[in-house]
Amino acid sequence: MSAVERRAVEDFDLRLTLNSGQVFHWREGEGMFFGAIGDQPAVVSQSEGGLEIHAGDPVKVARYFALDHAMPDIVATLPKDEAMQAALRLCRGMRILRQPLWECLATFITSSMKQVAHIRQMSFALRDRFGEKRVLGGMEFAIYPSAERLAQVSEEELRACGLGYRVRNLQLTARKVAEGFSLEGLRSAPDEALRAALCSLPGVGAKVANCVMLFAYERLRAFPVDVWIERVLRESYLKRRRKLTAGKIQAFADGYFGPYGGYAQQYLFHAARRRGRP
DNA sequence: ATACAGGCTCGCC
DNA sequence: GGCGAGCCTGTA
Repeated sequence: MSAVERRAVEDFDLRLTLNSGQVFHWREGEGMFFGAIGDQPAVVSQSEGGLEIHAGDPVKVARYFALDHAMPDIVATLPKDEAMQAALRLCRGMRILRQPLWECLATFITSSMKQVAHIRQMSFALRDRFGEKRVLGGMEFAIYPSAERLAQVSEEELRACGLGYRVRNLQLTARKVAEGFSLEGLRSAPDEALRAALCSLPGVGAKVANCVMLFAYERLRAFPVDVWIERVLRESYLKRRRKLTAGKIQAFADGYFGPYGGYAQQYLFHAARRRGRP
């Protein structure tokens, strides 16, 4: 591998970021993280004052890890309530990534009703069996298979990756994307139009759409409501309210947490997971 | 063992 | 337009 590139960054925690449930294919070993950003292998590590890039295009790596996010400004916009502040203390340095569109979408389609360990397993299975391979420094890196590739894979082969009922959704969405549904073309769409377009894809509902908006489309306001977050909101914010439908919970979150609601969501989510199931 | 996972969709009311 | 059930499969 070539010379190490260093990037000085405040408020950056690599491990926390990669283990926060945004992304599912990085492996840790000997103090480094091995993965891929789109179709390029990347090897990175934490340093005292920032990020060390051992392999990969530094510009793309910096973009992926959102080193440009102005964390003090973002944090300043978050609500000052107790639950939020407690979560903040646990999450200093966690960033919202900028992931490639297709792999983020596909991965979250497979994530429904699954724990992180199994989402990882499915992600690796798909990469290993159907993804292109890159060799770097004697190591092989598996790229997430393209929509075009997955559109051609048989149902049986996908089922063998442990996807269960998600096979149909992944396959149908891969076909739509392969046949011209343009994920890139949606980059400039307003939030509501983007959300509606994503939700038109099989296996994509409000939660998955919001994850893709947040983790890939840079929509930092997007607030995915899953079972963990719903629990947090009910217990810490909506205690006395009755008849809370999904729509009302979402509306509260969208209004209350502001322009960086996605950061609020990730922090509350991580704090809740660390506490464990009630 | 057996309940339950960072949901989506459909059918019912 | 809200509610509940079923969906595959690995883990705890």
